[in-house]
Amino acid sequence: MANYTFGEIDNVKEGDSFSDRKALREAGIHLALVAGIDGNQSVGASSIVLNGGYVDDLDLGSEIIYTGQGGNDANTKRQVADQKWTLGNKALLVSEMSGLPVRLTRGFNHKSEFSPKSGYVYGGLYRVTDHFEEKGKDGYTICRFRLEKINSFENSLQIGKPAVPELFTTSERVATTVLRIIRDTKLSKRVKELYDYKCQVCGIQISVKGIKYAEGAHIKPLGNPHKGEDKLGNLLCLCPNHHVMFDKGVFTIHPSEYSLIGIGGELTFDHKKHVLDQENLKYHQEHIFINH
DNA sequence: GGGCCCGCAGGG
DNA sequence: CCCTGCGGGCCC
Repeated sequence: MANYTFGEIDNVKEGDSFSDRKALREAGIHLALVAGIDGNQSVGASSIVLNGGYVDDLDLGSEIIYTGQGGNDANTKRQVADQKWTLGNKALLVSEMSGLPVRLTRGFNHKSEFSPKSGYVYGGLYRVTDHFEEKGKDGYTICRFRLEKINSFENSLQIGKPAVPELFTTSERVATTVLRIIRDTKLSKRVKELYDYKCQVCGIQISVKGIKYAEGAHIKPLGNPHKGEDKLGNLLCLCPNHHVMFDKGVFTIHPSEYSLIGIGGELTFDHKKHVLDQENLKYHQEHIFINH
């Protein structure tokens, strides 16, 4: 059993170059010589390599949409089969749940403005913030992960410093076991008031001295690559637990019958004032709901 | 530059 | 023990 180290490695800093995978291994950054995901299903993933092995990869610098492993033809680098939520993909899921950082190394084979021309460059620490399923460019199901760079702001949250006030105007960063972004727009306030801050799944209302708390949950997620809209038909009023369960794909909502799939109970909602977008529900069922 | 195959390390 | 994986070198 290999001993995986999480976080920064002594004597290696962001931007350091390595000639090949063997050098990366010797530095202690990434142990596997071929596989792009280091780690296992019990401790999670400690490191990944982004090197053009999968055509659907997207590198935006501080945000990466990474393709999981499997179903890939070693010679053509194209998908020839569906991927599954096993092996390294499961390790990345474990990392998403634990919130432990994942080292990122970029290789010369991936073409982006952040990739090196030759060899491998250590790119710092990232957190797995999201996972979903997609049909890749080659027509097969791929497991995908959103990784977000851990910056000084997020590190400051880790040691309990208060968040920067101006960020509260559009979004509120909340440190939980897994870092999430809870947007508190006028719309999400509206959906909460519509249900009097009661969770549409379990009915619980969180209230302290009459001050109520609930979360506005987007059905089709905002941000890349989903690009869901911030509109009432794309929002639910949920308690924190059911918000996490919904976002992580534990349950979904039937696009036309509005029944709950994956957990018991039924969704309460105001058919007149709150028209749920069926396309977005379909999107959630196909891409986010993986508990099948 | 593309195809091919040998490789190792580690997980299951 | 077998299998797989975002290498890599060598051939053409």
